[in-house]
Amino acid sequence: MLSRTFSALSDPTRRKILEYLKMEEMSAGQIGQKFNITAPSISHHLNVLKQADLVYSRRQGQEIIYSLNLSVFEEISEQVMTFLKIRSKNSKL
Amino acid sequence: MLSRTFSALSDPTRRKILEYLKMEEMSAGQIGQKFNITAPSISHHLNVLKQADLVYSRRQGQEIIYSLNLSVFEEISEQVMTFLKIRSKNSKL
DNA sequence: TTAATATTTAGATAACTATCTAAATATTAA
DNA sequence: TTAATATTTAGATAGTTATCTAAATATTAA
Repeated sequence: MLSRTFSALSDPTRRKILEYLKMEEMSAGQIGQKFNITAPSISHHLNVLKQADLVYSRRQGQEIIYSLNLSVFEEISEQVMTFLKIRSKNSKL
Repeated sequence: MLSRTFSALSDPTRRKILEYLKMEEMSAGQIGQKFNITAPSISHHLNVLKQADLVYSRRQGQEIIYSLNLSVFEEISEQVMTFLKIRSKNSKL
């Protein structure tokens, strides 16, 4: 499960998409305009983020709106942070 | 830079190695004994972790001892956590 | 110096992935 | 119902990666 999360986060395009979605939800097309890659490639990245439970999508007319899957995003963040925590005397984490 | 970190963390074998190294430093051979894969494969994973600055290595006689690169590990953890933080009214992060 | 031990490097292979173009699907507008 | 718009799916390709076996390197012991 963490593998899928880290794997999804390992691509810079996907991290940028998440940064945009942190600010506001956007349609696939709007997201695509921010990048220099084709619509199918964006679609692929959005799918990876969805499989990783990081984003949520809904159809709104012709568009498909993507948004951060807030609850799961937080839950996953917790897991990641827990993993990264070091249980040592010297650590500040 | 974050790409390299997330990429390194996306493999379960590497995450397990890090969990072991959180407890105590270990030689490549000792680490290898914990897994069912060949020494060269372990060596490969250790190299990926090194490239990502997550671990440190030193030779001690015939062995090469691996340990968490604590300072960089913490620094990188901070970056990851910062990335994962959501700046929203609803968020607890 | 030769043999044994520990680890890495080289080279091969199979699986995965980011990207593309072309085609398919879904919705809205004419 | 036909055309236009938005997005995804299919299929291809090039690059990356996790794994293996075999060979090379480094250190210690005999």
